[in-house]
Amino acid sequence: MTQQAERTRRIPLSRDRVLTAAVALADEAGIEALSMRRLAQRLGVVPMALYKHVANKEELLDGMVDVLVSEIDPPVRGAAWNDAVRLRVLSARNALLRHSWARQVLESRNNKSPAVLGYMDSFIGMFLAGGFSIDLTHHVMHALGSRMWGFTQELFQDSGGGAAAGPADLGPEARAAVFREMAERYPNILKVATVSAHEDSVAGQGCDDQFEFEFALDLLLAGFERLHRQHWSSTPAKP
Amino acid sequence: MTQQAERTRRIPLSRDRVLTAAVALADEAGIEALSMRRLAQRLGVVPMALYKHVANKEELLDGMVDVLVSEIDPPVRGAAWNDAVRLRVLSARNALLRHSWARQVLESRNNKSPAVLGYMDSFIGMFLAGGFSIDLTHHVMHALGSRMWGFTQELFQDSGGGAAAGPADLGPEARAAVFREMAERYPNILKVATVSAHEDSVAGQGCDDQFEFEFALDLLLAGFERLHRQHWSSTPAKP
DNA sequence: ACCTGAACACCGTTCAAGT
DNA sequence: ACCTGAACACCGTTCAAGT
Repeated sequence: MTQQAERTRRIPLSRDRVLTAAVALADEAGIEALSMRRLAQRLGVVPMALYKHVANKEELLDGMVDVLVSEIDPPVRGAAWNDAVRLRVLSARNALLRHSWARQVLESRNNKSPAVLGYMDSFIGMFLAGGFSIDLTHHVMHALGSRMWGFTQELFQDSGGGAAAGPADLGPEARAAVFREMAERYPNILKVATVSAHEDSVAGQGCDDQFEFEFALDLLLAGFERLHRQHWSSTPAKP
Repeated sequence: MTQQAERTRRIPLSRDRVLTAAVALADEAGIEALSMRRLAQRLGVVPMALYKHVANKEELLDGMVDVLVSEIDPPVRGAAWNDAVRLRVLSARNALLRHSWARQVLESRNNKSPAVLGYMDSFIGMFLAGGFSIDLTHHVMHALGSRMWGFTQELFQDSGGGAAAGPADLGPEARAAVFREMAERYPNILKVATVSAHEDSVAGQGCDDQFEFEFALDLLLAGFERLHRQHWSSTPAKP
């Protein structure tokens, strides 16, 4: 027992061990619970010990993104560019869905680590291999934006806590009142919400995020293809 | 002097005054500098006084979003849906560009305030007024995602601090070394970066964010239009 | 040379004591 | 009834003192 505890403590801290523990902690307890102090405690070391392996918390978060990137499948070889891009994005999405903190952390990052640059580079490579001009590839990457990572800023997301849609723990008459209020103030939202929920309740099932994600992705991919076929260029043609 | 200071202190704190001050503080000092304590200090009150007008910091941030929404122009009347949507998004973008904290705060919000719901409702209304089916409108809103607010997660953004592109304060020989290193490790990124910078430097001008934003927006709008003309539906046709 | 306890300068928020 | 000082339970990070 004491021996085991000692052995655990013996394993020298490494950047890898720190990052893996940080990912695990964020996975389990949420990103808001990830603090240098808690992480140190989890690793059985004093907080300061972490600063041997990451310069500060920012670098810790960058490192967590690297872990994430390592979980994304490499591009499929020999596929058409559309398929290659599509599969890769969906693979990234899978990795992201495994880590609830990923979206928020990716959004907050500014500096790109080598791993992130590597991912972007190989991503760009898929378009170039498909015959896209560098110019079009450039704008196409911008258009994809964070969709490259497999997520979009979800508008209707009621993720997060449990008290999402508000009228969850209300009586039926109170719910009806909320419903009437909504119908009056936000008639358009209500139309959309009810048609997608197949129920006369605003707090209905919500949306199929995966469907929505692929809907927008495919819309963009179709647009890219069209521009590509037309030999679109951002600068006036000059042969 | 003392009289003036006293008068300033006399103005009773209100939710409006708190939110306006919070926006101003975040505008000037950055969102990371916005703390309840600093805000209180700026208003000449004790921190606790703020909690009379906002329940907690989350609600303060929600309120700041409301201020932002109030700065977005209402939809143009009598225009075609494409123009109406386009102008509205660009108006939102202008409001956003005036507040450097807006993107990050919007991204972090989960609960929708009445002001946000109102904006979404009127936004949805533009598509419905254009003859879009509720079904298509629903998915179209998802596809737009945060673009509704006038922003995208910028991939190549080197905004933020000053030490952006890395080799900014290096000598020319060191820069060349970084360049060769980049060329070897990230050949595709380099191609895109150099073609868009018109210079053999990775730390070149960067991208025209406004162009990129409109490029993707117009691509999506064109896709929406096509689906609309085809009477696209997410469920199998059943007349 | 390495490690770490204590300390610093902050947070958001609670709560009981003051007017 | 209102307001607020002090306190609580945290942060990330520094730094000098210990081994």
